[in-house]
Amino acid sequence: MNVKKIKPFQSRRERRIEQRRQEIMTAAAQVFAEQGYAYATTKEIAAVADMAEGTLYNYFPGKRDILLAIADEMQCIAEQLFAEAGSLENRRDMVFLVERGLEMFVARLNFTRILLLEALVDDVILQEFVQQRLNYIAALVATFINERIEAQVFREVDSGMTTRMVLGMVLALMLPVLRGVQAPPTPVQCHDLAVAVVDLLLDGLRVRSVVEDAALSQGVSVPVLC
Amino acid sequence: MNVKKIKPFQSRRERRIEQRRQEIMTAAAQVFAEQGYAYATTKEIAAVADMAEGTLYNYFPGKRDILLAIADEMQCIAEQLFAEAGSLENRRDMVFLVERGLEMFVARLNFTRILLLEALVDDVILQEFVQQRLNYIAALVATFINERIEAQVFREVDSGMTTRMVLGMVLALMLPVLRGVQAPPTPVQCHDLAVAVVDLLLDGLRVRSVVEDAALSQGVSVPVLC
Amino acid sequence: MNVKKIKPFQSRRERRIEQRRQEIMTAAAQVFAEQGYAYATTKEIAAVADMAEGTLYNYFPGKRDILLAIADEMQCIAEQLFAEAGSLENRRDMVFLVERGLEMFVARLNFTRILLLEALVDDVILQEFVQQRLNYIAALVATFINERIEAQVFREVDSGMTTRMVLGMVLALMLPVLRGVQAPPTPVQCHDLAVAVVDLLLDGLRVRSVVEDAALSQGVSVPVLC
Amino acid sequence: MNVKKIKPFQSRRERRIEQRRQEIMTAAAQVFAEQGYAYATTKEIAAVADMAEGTLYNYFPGKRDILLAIADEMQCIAEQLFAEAGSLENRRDMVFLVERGLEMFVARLNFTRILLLEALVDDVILQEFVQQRLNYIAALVATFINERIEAQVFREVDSGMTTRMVLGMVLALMLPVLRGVQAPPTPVQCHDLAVAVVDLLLDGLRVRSVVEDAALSQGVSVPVLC
DNA sequence: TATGAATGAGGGTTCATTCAT
DNA sequence: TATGAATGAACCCTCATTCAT
Repeated sequence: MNVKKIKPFQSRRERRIEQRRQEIMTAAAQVFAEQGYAYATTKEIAAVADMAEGTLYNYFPGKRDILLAIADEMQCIAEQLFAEAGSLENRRDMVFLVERGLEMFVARLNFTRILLLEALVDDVILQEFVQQRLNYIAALVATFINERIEAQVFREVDSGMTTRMVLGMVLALMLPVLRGVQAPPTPVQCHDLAVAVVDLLLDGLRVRSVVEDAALSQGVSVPVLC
Repeated sequence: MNVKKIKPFQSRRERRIEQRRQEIMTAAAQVFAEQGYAYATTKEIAAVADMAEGTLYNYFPGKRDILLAIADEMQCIAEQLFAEAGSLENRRDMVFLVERGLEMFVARLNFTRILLLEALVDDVILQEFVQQRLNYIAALVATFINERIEAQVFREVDSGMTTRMVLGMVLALMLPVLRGVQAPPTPVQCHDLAVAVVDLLLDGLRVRSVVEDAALSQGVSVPVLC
Repeated sequence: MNVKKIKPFQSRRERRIEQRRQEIMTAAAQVFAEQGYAYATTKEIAAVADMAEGTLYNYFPGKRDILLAIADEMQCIAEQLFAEAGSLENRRDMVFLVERGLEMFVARLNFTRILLLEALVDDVILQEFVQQRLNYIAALVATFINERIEAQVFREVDSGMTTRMVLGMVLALMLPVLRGVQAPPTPVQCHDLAVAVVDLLLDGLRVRSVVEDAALSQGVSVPVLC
Repeated sequence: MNVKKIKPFQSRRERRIEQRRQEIMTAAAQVFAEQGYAYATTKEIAAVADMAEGTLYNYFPGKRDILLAIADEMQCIAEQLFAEAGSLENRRDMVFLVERGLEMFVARLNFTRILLLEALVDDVILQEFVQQRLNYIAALVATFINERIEAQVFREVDSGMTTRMVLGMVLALMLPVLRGVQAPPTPVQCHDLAVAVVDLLLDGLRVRSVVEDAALSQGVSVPVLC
């Protein structure tokens, strides 16, 4: 009984604190995304969050911890994505995973941007947050590819390298958005992008023709083409 | 006559100056690459260049200008690459372009790294240097793709988007190297990577089979697969 | 009548307030003693006093005023000491005064420590509190010495300087305790210390001649002396 | 030859650096002594040293290191004192040691003050600098006392406690000077103070019996004694 | 031209104090 | 009255840039 009365009270306070932390993280994400972590000042973060500089330190031990909190937050979101993504059984799964990934990008544009940006400079961010998640996706994709290679549905390619290239395709599509020189894609565009990625991945650019194909499957290089 | 005597003298002096600038740029590139431009200090650049801090300012107006000079330098190198690359007529041209691109990456790892890193944060770097060059390559690739689409050798894809994905593939392959968590590829590896990229791009992952291919060329989706 | 009813009410309230002030002062004394006034934070004082930071300010105008209140408190205690000490008529009085002084030190270790510490830095503390009391003791001791010099019981010494040396002896004995590197003396040890001080003061280190010594060793007070 | 030319050059530079460090230490000592280490600001130290705030950091890693450097400096000076002091064989040695100690106090008033002040709050200062030196002096004095107790020249006192009281006497004499409420003693006064301390220590306050006194008053050293 | 000490604006952070609840 | 989040001045320190030598 007592507990019940106290709990909502604590919970309200905790909710207030969590909300404030979110405000700060959002403001910080904006500033970090605009100027990069190194050049972002706590003064400006506070200004964007519409609070005094000192207030930041009631919620985070320091500037760096705001960055890490943002990374942590993304962690959770990414995990949800994977949970939904399932086991990548077929083309539709692939499209779905890519589509959701893109949507996540878009939904948390600033957060994603910071993470990628800082991962390029900051070892902790790279290893503890970005690498971890990329490895997860990479494993997912690699398994998918390897299974199909064994089933002779896919050509014999280096699955690790290919995986990286797939991720690179997606990244490349989002780079201008991340960089702020292109508007984020609408959900419909996300779907189209996902389809384009998966199709390119599966079939390449070339038109399939009977002759070539027969030749290819025998491992013979076709002189006509390129 | 007079001119001839003076010119080599001036020229020697100018060569000395140019050499000094190169020393500084190399040292700066190393420090920038290791720590990121923002965290790099002029003190450390000077130390790596084995000169006094003040001397830097005899050759560059400021820290930022060293970065811009590095970007400029890359500009020239990239232009040489394109000049060699020719007009992307066939598969071999594509492999060659990618291969030379990778080699360039490797040869000037620090320079490339800084450029990409800072382009993500610095608008001038992005627009004046990186964007420019990427646009050039993109145009090259897009033309190549469009020509083949018209010739019905390639499927009808969005050439702009595809171009970006191609560049993303290459970038993804080099990211771990750029980030310093993977050794740079040897020339042989560069070639293999280039082949892998081009093949994936042209043919995708799927094994070609007579039936599918026939179906595909008719734009019919094959139910069996995926 | 009205007054009588109101007074105890007010008095109870005032007692509550006084009690709260004491709690705060005790907590503050502990924190001040551990870290020094300058390094002590109101946050920690509040934590030790088991109340919110803001509550402190309902009882004291500011951090510094807590320090001054502590000093004031010591004032009162010291006055009690002097009242009991009487007029320093003989050796026993001296021992008694020193002993009680030591006991006071020990009883209010934190308070004493803070006062001495801050008196070394803070002019107000020095002049308004510490100096005042030291002057009082000094006067007491000096009078005692001067009387005996006139009676030719003591050698002709500079009574001011000697007084200071006496106080220094006591201080030196307590410094390690104040500094927290030695356990505070038990009451018995306080007595022994007091005896040691007084004896050294009266007789110095050198062995006395037979006659005097005989008298002293029998515990007989030499009537002429003291 | 080369070395010879270089050495004076290095030496000049090093001398310049050392001089600058001394300037900073002197300025810092003044500010520390006036306000206490905790309240002293680097801004004010720089102002007193008549240089920019940043310049301090060309010579010391941080504020605290200036304090430690001051402590180190005193270490050296103290060692010289002990070297001169010899082995404390007799009364004259004692007077000499005390006198030189007082002179050292006076010569480096600010330095001494800071050391004592901070030793009361700062564990490193206490243990690494002050304690060390006090232990040395204490050992010297204790040995002196113990030897004489064995020779039955001194009464049987607790040598440790007595030592501390002796040091306390000296400290007490200097406290007002340290605190800045009394002018530092002249060399002559230093001598007189030293004599007073030693005499009080040896003979206490009480008038001696005729025999001893006769000897003493003639300035004849009683051979057995000291 | 090369040097490196000097500079000082601006950074992240702390903490005594205020004030709405 | 009790609370503790909000405040912002002031702290220590960094570092790109300047300038006397």
